Amino acid sequence: MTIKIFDSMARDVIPFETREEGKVAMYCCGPTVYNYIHIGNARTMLWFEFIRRYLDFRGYDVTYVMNYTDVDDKIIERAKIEKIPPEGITQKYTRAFEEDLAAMGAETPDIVSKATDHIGDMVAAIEGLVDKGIAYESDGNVWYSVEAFEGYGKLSGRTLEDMRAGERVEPMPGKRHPLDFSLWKTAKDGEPSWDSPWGPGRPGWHIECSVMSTKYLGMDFDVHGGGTDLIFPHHENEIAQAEGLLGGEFVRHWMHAGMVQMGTEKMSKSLGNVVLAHDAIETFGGPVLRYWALSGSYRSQVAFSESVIADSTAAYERWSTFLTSAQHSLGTDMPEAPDHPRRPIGEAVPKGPGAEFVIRFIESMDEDFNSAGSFAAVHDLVRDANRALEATHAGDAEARTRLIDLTSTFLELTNVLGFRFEVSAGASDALVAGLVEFLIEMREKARAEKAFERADAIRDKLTELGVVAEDTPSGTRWRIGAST
RNA sequence: GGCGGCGUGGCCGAGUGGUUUAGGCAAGGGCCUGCAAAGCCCUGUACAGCGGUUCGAUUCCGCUCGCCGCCUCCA
Repeated sequence: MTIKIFDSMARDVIPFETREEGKVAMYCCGPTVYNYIHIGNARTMLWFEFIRRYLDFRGYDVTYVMNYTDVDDKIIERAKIEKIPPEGITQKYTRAFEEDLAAMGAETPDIVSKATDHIGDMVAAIEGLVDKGIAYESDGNVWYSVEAFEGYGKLSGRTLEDMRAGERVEPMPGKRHPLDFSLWKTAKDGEPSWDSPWGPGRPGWHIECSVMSTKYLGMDFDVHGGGTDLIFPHHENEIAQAEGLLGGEFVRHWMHAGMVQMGTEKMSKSLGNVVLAHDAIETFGGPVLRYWALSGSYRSQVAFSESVIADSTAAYERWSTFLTSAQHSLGTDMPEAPDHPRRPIGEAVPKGPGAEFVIRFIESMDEDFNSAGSFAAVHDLVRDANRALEATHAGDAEARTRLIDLTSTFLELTNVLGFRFEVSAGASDALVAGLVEFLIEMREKARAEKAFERADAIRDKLTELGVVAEDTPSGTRWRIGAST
């Protein structure tokens, strides 16, 4: 078994071949920290973190780098609006980003690099490009000369002539070619700036990713990710910079995530049709958003709408409900959730209870991270486990063993997907749990006495408070409802 | 105009050259239950249109129609 991957440069699904056997070096373009991210940004971030997680599951030793763009025109604008210094803006939104991603179950990359910590590296890179005649200075600005890089356009599949035909912007003064892009911007009064051979200024956007990715991962690293909207010009420019300066190949596999659609339009900050991840987490909860983001192919455009989120909520609840039911039934035999389980490539095919689901999960994910098939495998596993649960209630001891095994597999696979369920009944607060259990006891007593009116009154009140009480042959189980 | 992608049953969404069910949500019927909830069982017979290749195409090729992304900051 090997992993296949849709490579944007190859425009095809091709075998995943890493620079170094067993190791993966990957980079993903992170946020510009001038505002809360929206759920389109979030989806891409969640996906690359998930890919990282999956590669780890398959036995790779992964180094994952993500950047923070903390120097940018938009940050300067935002600082004016919020009337705080640019550093205040970047600190505030960097933190918000980290909290939001964590709420959706994403782990921090191995290396998180900030542009402002690498200004010196960028200046050196720009100097190198100027020395090689690939970049030129003009009035304190430094431009990259696209005509000086032979491969320009190879990622986005276009030629300089193609792009000139579709030109829509006025050429900037000082540029030799309209598509030449900024490496260094001269500072205006009051703007954040750093010294450079061309005077005080700040780096252009694209250079940071070339510099930081190669600094930490070297050239020819394995995976570079981002949204499809970054293919041109950002990633094209990254290639031009890195390969122009260092020679050789920049990246082995380019991966791009599809855009989130609001109605018929792409969600984007400039269109203003955004749903902030911060708000969506508040409304729907992190795990549901994670389910929504990861349950479909990363390459597809995906809608964000009430109905689609309702589907994700229901599907996710099916999983969490199963787990509380299993917990209720198994008690102390409940398996523990594994932490970063591994099923390395080349290891023996899984055997035993639940193995068929693991195999389906892996086969699907190995094929360009086809999560839809893997989610389906987990759903089928849950059906099987629910059957075992019923049989367990009927006193079938073998079914109970099977339930334990399937629950264990469920926890393994959902851990790879990055879900962490509350395996307790759902109340983290012992006092709340105690009170609920007391009420459940009262209700059980009422039911035993066939005082159904009183029993129903208790259940109604619990429901009102967001506690779902369900009667089973082995007693009443309860959970905090996910949709409150 | 250039480059790229998509069009699957009520909705979302995988997949495959043919004899086996993607999966989820919603719907209908049933089982279980004091009632309920959850769960389980059963049901729906889908692949934009038109041609072509083929013994056979939803799955390959061409065309048409429709939708979307990139070509400008953008995940």
